[in-house]
Amino acid sequence: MKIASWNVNSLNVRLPHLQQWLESFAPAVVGLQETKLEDERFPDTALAELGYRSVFSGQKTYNGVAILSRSPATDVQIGIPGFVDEQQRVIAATVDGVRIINLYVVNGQDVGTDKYAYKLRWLEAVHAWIAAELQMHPDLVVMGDFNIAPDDRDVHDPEVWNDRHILTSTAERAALQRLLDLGLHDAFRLHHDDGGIFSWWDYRQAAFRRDMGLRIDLTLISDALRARCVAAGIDREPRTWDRPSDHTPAWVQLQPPTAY
DNA sequence: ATGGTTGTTCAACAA
Repeated sequence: MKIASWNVNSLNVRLPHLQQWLESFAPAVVGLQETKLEDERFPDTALAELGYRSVFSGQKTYNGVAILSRSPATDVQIGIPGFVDEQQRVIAATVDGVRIINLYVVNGQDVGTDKYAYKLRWLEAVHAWIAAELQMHPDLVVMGDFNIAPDDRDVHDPEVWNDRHILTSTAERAALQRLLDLGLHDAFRLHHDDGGIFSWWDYRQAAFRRDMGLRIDLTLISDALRARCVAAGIDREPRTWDRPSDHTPAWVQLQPPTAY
């Protein structure tokens, strides 16, 4: 089964791209971020016509997350338990026995701002929650727009994207490392050692044409899923389409569980 | 980057 994450930057605008991509890529599960849609406007009927069920948590203008799946999604959790937050950035569900956590991590604007402090607080809350989720669900995938590039291989220019810059700062990378230390693995890095493979390119300065990108869309898998993970990658193609999202899908492929 | 582009909403914010 292929499991993917895609920040669509407005599902209203990107629905045709999503439909085309679901038909060609055929993931079993996809987590969406930045749907920017109130729940009443979520296009669940159009997606059902392609064979996908939807669970979602959205709001007007900003944020918004969803999980689409071919099999039913159960035990749906919206938001981080015990963390009061009006921003709709988190949805989790169990699909085909795999616990799926879909995150739209806070961007943080700039190091030292209030939004940066919120990002770090939010990541602390996510850390505590995921620690508990791992106890209950050994087969765990944490996917999403992390708004953190793990290391220098994941940025086009490490001089610009340095330890004092948003998305690459020391505290952000330390927060990501603390998540990994719970027993999670950056699935992409289990299958690729090379740098220069990105998932996001700024709309400005013709960044995509010049391949000035970052890899900030990640899929973390638990220790227990590691043996089942046979491939991982980033599908650049939707970024080449007309009027694209600034992000492109990141994915992993899991083998079925071994039967005894 | 006092920059540049896109989305939501319609002037300003977020990314």
